[in-house]
Amino acid sequence: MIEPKWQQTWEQQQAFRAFNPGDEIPAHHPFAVRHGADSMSREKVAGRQAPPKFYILDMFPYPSGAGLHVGHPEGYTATDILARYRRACGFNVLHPMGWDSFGLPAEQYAVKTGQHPRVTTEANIANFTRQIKSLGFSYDWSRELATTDVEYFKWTQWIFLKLYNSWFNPKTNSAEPIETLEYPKELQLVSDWNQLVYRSAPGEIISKEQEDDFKKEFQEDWNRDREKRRREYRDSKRLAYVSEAPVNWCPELGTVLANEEVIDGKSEVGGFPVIRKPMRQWMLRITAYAEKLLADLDTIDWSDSLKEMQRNWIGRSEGAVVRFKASQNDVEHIIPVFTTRPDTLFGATYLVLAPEHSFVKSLTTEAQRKAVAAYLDSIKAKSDLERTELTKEKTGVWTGSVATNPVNGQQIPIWIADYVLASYGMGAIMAVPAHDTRDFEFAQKFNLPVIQVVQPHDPMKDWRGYTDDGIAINSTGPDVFITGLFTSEAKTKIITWLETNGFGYKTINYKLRDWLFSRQRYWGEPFPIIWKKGPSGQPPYHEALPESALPLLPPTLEDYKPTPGGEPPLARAKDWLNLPDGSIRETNTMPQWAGSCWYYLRYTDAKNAQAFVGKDADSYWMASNGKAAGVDLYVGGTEHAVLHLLYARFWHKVLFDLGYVSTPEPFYKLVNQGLILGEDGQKMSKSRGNVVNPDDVLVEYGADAFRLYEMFMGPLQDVKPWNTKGVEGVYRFLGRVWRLFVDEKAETAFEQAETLAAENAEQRQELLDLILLDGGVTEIDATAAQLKTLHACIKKVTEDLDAMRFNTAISAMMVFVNEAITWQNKPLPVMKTFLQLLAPFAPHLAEELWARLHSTFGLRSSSLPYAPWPKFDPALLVESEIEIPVQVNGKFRDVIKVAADADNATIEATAKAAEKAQPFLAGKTIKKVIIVPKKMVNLIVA
RNA sequence: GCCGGUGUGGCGAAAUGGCAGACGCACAGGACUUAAAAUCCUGGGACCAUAAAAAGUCGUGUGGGUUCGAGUCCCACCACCGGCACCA
Repeated sequence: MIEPKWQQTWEQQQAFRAFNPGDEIPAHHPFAVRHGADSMSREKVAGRQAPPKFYILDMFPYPSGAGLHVGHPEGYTATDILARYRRACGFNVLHPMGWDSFGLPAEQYAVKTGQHPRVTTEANIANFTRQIKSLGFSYDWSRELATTDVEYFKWTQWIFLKLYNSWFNPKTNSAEPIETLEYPKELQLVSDWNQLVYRSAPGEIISKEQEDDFKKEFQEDWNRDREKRRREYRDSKRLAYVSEAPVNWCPELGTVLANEEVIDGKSEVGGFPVIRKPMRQWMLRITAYAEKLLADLDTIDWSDSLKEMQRNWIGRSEGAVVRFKASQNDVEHIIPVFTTRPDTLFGATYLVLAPEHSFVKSLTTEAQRKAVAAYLDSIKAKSDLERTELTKEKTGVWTGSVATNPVNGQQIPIWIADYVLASYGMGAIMAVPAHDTRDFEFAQKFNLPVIQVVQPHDPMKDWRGYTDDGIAINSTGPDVFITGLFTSEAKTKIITWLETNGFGYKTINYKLRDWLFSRQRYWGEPFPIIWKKGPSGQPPYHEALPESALPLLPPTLEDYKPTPGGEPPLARAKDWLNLPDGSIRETNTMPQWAGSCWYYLRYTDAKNAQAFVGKDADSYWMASNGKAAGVDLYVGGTEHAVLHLLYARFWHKVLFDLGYVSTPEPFYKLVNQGLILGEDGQKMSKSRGNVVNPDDVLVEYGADAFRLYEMFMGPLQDVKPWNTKGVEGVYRFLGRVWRLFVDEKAETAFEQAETLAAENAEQRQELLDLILLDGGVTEIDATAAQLKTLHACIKKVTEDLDAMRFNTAISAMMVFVNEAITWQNKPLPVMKTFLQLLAPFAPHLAEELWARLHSTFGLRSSSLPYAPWPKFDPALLVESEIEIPVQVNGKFRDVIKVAADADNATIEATAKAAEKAQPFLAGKTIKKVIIVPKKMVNLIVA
């Protein structure tokens, strides 16, 4: 009953509204009372007298129809506790919430029922809002946003235009507007046509006008052709570009998926089969940022495992490209291969092309044509799942042709095998079976030669399949030799030789692929792109809409299915699709990740109609605060380790390069909360029937108990099972806190009265007045022991909050309560301070008791959320007499009591006299005494 | 296979290299009650011993090591969880 009351109070006061630089703060607002009504004036913010900011962010949820599950509030509770704690410490806290509301379920529901996804989405958001608000989180709801808001996705589209209109300049190592793109010489426009040399035929005399006409015509011709080639060149450099590559097509979902969304050949969502299919798609050039995304991981405070996941995903590997020559049908082919082990070049006994390699056809000899065709057919028949099957046998076929190994001129066969991936490196490899596991397996199966070129450091080790570093052997050719060199030296030497002789070069390769950014869906942001008809006989080309055309709204549809022709649903809206000038709109939409790539920026300036985020707001909230910049704390699940978190970093870096944001990284500190399992220790799922619904827990135990339990279960990052009995435990604790303050007899009277008047909420409210404070709570001075108990608790809670150890902070408060409940007299200041400690965890109960303390003692009411966080006084914690363990030969035997400032001699003497240690000292000589001041004594006897 | 993480009572867990198991759950015994719920008090790693205790021995996945002293540091191994996976 007290929970809705305080939730309403907070809402009416707008207690948790965060103020931006320059915002006018109402004088009565608790933030103004604490910091001054002009504390966020531009002058103070610029001069840094403003309260320091703290930006604490949750990963916003997808508002599903199923509602909140107990996993959501885990992270939300943690961030809320810290937000309240930081607020009490004097920070200007930004703690927002919103909705990642584009997404497939609403669309699938629309396909089935014809209900517009927006309707479903809004209903789900309303339900999520109700659930989240009932937990008493201190969000600034004035900044709430949804990715499906027109005013939001307008700016998502705007950012896409920025990506489209930018390129990555390798010279400056950053994104730049497309206008700065330098064209190759042959594509440069002729702007001053007087520079053109007009050559008249010998003896021909033409007028100045004629000459000008000729020049102009010539220039237009020149430029017309170039305009098209320049456009193609430009389009090939954009950060958002169109590609015709094979993609992951999921027939069941009717859309393509990013590599990241495909797991074991099945869709991440729903687990439907995915096939490879060439399609025209929008891509984002995230690979241009591979190096920065990798390097800047070192500047941010994320867990090692998470950083490692991103590093693995980016997959940087240093190596070399080696060019092999192969002649076939009098056509010279140069086959570049990528290798991380150029030092093993002498051991290359064959080459392998991926089945999709462009040379497959031209390098296949007549004699092998049938065998190769059969092999390619057999691969096509395989599903992606089978192709990635780990245990499967290596397969392949000889093309019939051979290549020349540049280091020794040896002729080595060229094979085709599907263990080589078309999409990595050069799509071809040099096989060194002696020192590569896969090549070794393949060579064994097809009886290809194996030549040792690396000697393991341990001579007993078998060199066959040895893939580690060693010493090069058998590596001497006519022009170059590396025999006897360590692997690292051998690499350097061979690369130098390759480079000077044009046989290759040093390079870096990444596993990271460009981001497939288009989806064949309805419920996503439409691309602000149109397709123009090319001049007759030429293909259409794309053009961006101007910023003034934003937001580009999706059309309303009757039917949300793809067209019968397999076009995305947007193609059904003919009058939306076709523009008057004959061009047509792009019918793909953006993936769900788009909206979540920048929402944390929008929160800082959610209502800005002029820009996606204002400069002041961005530089204030994302500022460094003396450490690396960005969101101060970001909490969410591990499932976004490589998707959302990599994409968002990428967008942020582009926006940074283009000068739209002030920091190179979006999230400074990131913490993953651990999964909550069902009571049976299994993952919660409907089919197991072990799902815990927060609403039920709330009805039974209330928000405070729910919050407290979620934090008390164990460390935030750990995976841990739910246990309803545990909720009862913290519920009992809250009951003890209540009884610490409240007179039990009055409470009993209240409960009886409440039962009678249960139906009438107003009467119940009045009945609350029957509850009286416990008579033991008085305005007397605290005893030293009481202060010690309190300050030990302040110390522990404060330190634990700083380190996000919520479980032990709660246990410290339990210790305090267990002690305090035995007190006859409960000094008011001690009790008030304890409520401040409790407030971030159980805000409703704390507010209620806080208010009662204030009214009972006639104190001026003050805002609990903005009451300054208590400081502990170390002096109060000092013990005059301490207990020290006594060990004999390292084994614990007894405890002695000595004065805290006792010198070593006293400690030694007392220890030697320790009663329980005597049996172990009798008849022995003490050889050595180790004393660690205030810690322990160890007596070493012979 | 590679990378990261975690192994402590019946359970969730706690312990700057210094008394292992704080705090909580479950359990057992007791108080209050006609009774129950709620609440309060007490107990509790294992073994050995005992009428009961004291004392003692062992104990933080396994085996070694460093140290006066190791749950904590080092080496090797095992198990579980998460990620990646024919990435040359």
